[in-house]
Parts: sequence; structure tokens; C-alpha cells
Amino acid sequence: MEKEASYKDKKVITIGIVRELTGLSERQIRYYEERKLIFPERSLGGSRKYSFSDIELLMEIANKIEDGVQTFEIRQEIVRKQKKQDEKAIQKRMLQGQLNAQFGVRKR
Amino acid sequence: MEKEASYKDKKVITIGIVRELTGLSERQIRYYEERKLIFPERSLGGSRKYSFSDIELLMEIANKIEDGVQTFEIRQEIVRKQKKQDEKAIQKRMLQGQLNAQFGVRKR
DNA sequence: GCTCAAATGTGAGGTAATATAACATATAAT
DNA sequence: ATTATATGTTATATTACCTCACATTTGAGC
Repeated sequence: MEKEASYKDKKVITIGIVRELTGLSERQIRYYEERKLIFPERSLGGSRKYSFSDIELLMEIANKIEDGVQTFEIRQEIVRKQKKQDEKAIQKRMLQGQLNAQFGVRKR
Repeated sequence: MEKEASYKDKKVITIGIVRELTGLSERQIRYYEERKLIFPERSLGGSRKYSFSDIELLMEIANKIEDGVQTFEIRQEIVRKQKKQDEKAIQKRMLQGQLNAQFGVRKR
């Protein structure tokens, strides 16, 4: 039933690799975190860990920055997008619930 | 035309993360490399970089080791499997070549 | 059973990678 | 004009990784 969290969302990539893959400086990557655009996990020792999704997002961010968009606005866009996705997920779950009820699926 | 190398095969994961994800010790992970079961890439500084595929393979290896299979035999299995896949790839390319010839696809 | 290779742990010493913090600066927003 | 934004740079500390060597245990082959 659950859509498994695929590789794309696993936070396993260190900041140096992210730097290579995105072309951003580590300073920039950390700064975008400070501005709450991305949310890496941390290792026990404190090292940041990113996912491929994070990298994709960072590249979008980089584009917008180049277009003169400020981190402030980018954050708002991200929040809006997230909200939409959350709503979709909820609706999907509700629909699934109705179907389950309709066809008498048992919980166990 | 080219099937893009997906996230799964990108070598971006350091050995510490691999240790966490597989439960193997770093010693073991390096040893399996020495026995030519896995082939991480290296950073400029010399750090090993693994892919999710590598991690999957390592978990298979771990299982076989637990079953008492020796690295020697595991390597043979891996080689055999690789060979099969290579053959498949070649056949596919040949078939594609025939189709291209048949329907007169131009190279550019 | 004996011997040797396989597999893994552990420790030393060294380098690479990352962390935070502070200061500097150029550009852009108010 | 002043302040905030975005980024570079440098210093210092800590974490993470590297190789190499030695020790140990267990299983393979004779």
C-alpha cells in the first residue's frame, strides 16, 4: 500500500558531492539551508546528508537565484508547492478510504 | 535513445553511509573490494564512492557470506551474471541495428 | 590433525572532508 | 543612505576516511 521512499529521497550524499553535482559552493548550499530552502539530515558527527531530490531542488534554486529571485520568495514558492502536494496526498487517502469502505476491506 | 544512468547507479555515497545502510563493517566493505566483488569510484582525495546498486550488491554478498559462501565463489557468480547481462545488451543492440537498417534510420 | 588461506577485528599515523564562526564585500531592497 | 542579501574567504576544530600492519578465528584442503 505504502509507496516506498525510493532512493531519490534517501539522504545519503555529503556536501562535497552535492557541490560537484550542482556546481554550487558549499557556502551557498549551507546558506540556502539557513534560509530554510533545504533540510539535510545530519550524521551522528554532524555532517550534512542530502538526497537526490535535494540536489534537484538545489538546481532549481540556483536557477531562480540567477534570475534574481530572492531566497525569501523561493521559500514561499516551496511552501506553496509543498502544500499542494500535501492536499493531493490527503485527497488520495480519503478516496482510498471510501473505496475500502465501499468494498469492505478489512483492517488487520 | 540512451537509457540514462539513473540515480541508482551514481557513485555518490561514502563508505560510512554504506556501513550504516548495510550493517557491514568498513573493513568488510573494503575487503570485498580487494576480492573484486565491488568497484567503488574514488574522489580526488581518494575516498571511496558507492552507488545504491553497490549497496544492494553488498547486501546480497553479506547474505552469501553468512551462508558460508566464499568470496571466490561469489566473484564467479557475479562474473557469470555480468556476462549474461552483457550478452543481452549486445543482442538488443544488434536487433536495434537491424531495425534501423530495415527502416532506414539515419545517423548524424 | 596440521597447515594454510580466508575473513575480520583493531590500532597507529596521516590526509581529506566537513563543521562553525567571524569578517569582508558587493549588490540589491527599502 | 541605510540595511539586508548573498557570497567569498580564512581560521580553527572535529569527523571521516585512507593505508598498512599485526592479531585472531574459523573453515578448506590435504
